[in-house]
Amino acid sequence: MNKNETAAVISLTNIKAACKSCTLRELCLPYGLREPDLSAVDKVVKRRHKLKKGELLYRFGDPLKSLYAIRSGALKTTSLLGDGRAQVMGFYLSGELLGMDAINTDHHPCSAEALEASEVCEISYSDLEGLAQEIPGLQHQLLRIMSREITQDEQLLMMLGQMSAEERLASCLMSFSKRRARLGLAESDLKLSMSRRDLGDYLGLALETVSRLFSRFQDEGLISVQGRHVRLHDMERLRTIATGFRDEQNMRA
Amino acid sequence: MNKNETAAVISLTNIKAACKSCTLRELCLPYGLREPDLSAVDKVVKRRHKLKKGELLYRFGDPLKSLYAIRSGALKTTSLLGDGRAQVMGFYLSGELLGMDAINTDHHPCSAEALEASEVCEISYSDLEGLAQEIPGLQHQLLRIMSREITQDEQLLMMLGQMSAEERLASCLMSFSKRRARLGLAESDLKLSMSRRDLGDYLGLALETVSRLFSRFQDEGLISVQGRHVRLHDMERLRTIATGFRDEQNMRA
DNA sequence: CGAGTGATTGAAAGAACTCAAGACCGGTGG
DNA sequence: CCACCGGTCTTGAGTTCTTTCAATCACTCG
Repeated sequence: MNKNETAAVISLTNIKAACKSCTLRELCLPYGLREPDLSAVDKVVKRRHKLKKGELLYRFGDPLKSLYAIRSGALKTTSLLGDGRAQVMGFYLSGELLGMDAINTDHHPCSAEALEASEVCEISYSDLEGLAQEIPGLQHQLLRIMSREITQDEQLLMMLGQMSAEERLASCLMSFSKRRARLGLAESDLKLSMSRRDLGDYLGLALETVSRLFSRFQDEGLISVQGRHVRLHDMERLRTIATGFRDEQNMRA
Repeated sequence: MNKNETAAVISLTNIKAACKSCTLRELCLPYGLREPDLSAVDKVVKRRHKLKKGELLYRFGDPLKSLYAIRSGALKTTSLLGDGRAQVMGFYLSGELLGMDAINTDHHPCSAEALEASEVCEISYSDLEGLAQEIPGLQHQLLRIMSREITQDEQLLMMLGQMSAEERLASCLMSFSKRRARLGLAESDLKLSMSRRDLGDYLGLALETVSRLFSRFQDEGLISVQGRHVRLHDMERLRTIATGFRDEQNMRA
């Protein structure tokens, strides 16, 4: 084991995160920032946390202390109904920011759980707000990221409110594909980190329905499925389904 | 007609809005601000617009120029699917802020339409961002309002993803009730400004289902309905339904 | 190798939708 | 002032999509 590898091992436990040297920088909060602002942002990033699969980053009702940027892995945020029904509010991948829904009330309205071994950067919210006050580019990016969160929720609203089960899954797959492309990964080759139940709780469907849809899509040659590994074969047709063209004729508008 | 009334008539057409003298100030963007910040906010508020029922404030794809604060009336924001299916993303009432979902891409992902004669204050977004840079209290409030938008979307997600039609309508009624209370109005006496179709497009239900539910709730003594005028008789039971207790036993969690 | 979790598949049930017919309501014009 | 009109709302009947319940299969990990 050489010196670098040793350093890497140590870094995983508790090192101060450094946006400066982070490959996800341009996808994340410091997007567009240059020195010395970059170093300033580094100062409000407390440290990295490693999460095991199934571990909670925060839970419903916790006071807001920090936002979290995902360095690697994947998380879901979930909210519960009185009798235990769960809605997955979102899946979060590398370069994405988590916890903004807590700013309003200073308490997290969701729980956040790691879907696989993950690493997150903890960003003190009060420090961040202070720094955004001084760095226009940071304020701008924070507002944009929050706005993106809103539009993502709105896309999910469209799925849950108007789309058939088939359309929901197609949309979901296309969304995962796009986000992988954003990270520079193969867009037609998905390794899902969530269970069928999670997917169902996200799409507002029973897990059995999700499973059946995977099978149906496979039978129709749209995708191939091996457990959580999904290959997209016909992105064009998936996109058409996801866009919600039920028939070409009889449009309402 | 005395001098004041004349002034009032003129003011309705095009007067510069004035947060200072607005009764909704504490529910709106300038919440918590004092002079001289209040006057500074007034400067980025361009002017008031009057909207007739059915008029569009902006439409899908329009470039983001301004956010809008509602002074009176009510609006809905809607997004369309390929074949014309519509999802109502939100209903907006007095004191609420509209258009934040456009910040991410600089284009509105929804259309906004007045449900009744309404008045809105136009707030130049670039000016607002600049001012938020200088006034910490304003930045804070803007972030809080955007976070509130996220949590509201998340509540709707829970409704659309997990709740039965009955639970959705109960939630919706309770939400309207709370927002009326926030404005200091009678919380058990709703005058809906949207059609059954709008409500259905919001709740992800057919308009006939919404209508049937109103009837059923009325039969059960929960509410009384006369067209768009709804009286809530049993808020306690409505709240229970809205919280999602299907049965008291067999909880999943 | 058995236990346990997660995924698939089938059959039956149910919630909400679609289609369709009328009722209601407010506005307009004779 | 009343009849008529268009839009909105209500109600019914039958259908469809998704769920629920249940059984089986696959995989992983002590």
